[in-house]
Amino acid sequence: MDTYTIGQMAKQTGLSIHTLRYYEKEGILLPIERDEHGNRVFQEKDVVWLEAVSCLRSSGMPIKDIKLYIALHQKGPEMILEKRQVFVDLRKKLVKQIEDLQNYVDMIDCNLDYIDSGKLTGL
Amino acid sequence: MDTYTIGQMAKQTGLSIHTLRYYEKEGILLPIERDEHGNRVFQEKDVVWLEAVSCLRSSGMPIKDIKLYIALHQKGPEMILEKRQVFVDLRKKLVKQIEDLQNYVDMIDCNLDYIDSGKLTGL
DNA sequence: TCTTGCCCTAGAGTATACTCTAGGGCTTAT
DNA sequence: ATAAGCCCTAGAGTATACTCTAGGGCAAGA
Repeated sequence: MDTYTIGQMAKQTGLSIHTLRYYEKEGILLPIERDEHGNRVFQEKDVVWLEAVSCLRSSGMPIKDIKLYIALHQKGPEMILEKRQVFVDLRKKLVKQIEDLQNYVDMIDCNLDYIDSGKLTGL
Repeated sequence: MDTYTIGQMAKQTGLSIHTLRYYEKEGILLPIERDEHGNRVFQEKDVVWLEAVSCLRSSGMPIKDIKLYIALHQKGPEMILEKRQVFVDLRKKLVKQIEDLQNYVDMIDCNLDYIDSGKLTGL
């Protein structure tokens, strides 16, 4: 059973050691075991979890919301429907975000066309 | 020639009066005229500009970067190529963001499939 | 005239998410 | 035994982007 120190985790996930400790303090990690010196001992499941959290963060999900999700998770498998709902909600948000971004891309393309046709755009 | 007060602009754009003043202070608006009492007088071009700024902000572009762009804009039409480059760079960033978000959506779909097939996902 | 409803500036306060510092402890190589 | 290289906590500091407050001005209606 592979375990990781916080430094190894930081390298694995691209997050800083500080950030990992911060995430633990904020309660968006699974409970992390400690060794006899109080050092954090991360496991494979923590890697998976952290990668997911990392995804959620980069997609703009606030830490507060991630906390809600992990709270459901901790309550056990009977929360599976609630968890499903969290995913469904997140999905909706992400799709909306993608649409918005696509609109901006279109706006930019429109502007680039203007520029390339020698017109001034006002922007 | 239509003009708008700051309050009307706020309504038009969905940004708060505070935010509009903040944006002016940060230099990401075109220079805004004032009437004889020192009140801001917004014009049609300001609406267009603000809508664009609003887009850039919601797409995650930091104010600092928007400032760079307006600096180019102020230098006049000879900066058109630099401005084009800003758009090209922004476009690249947005497309990357869209790809990332799409990946998260896929991840979620994968998780939803797991859940719906009665398996536990660990997430 | 006085209240209501706009507007103004300067600057303080808030939320979020880190990021870093101080002070200190094991363990391993020199 | 001491320096290097990990780890720890608690708490301060930073960056970004607002958001609000205090204190005040002008104009129009009751």
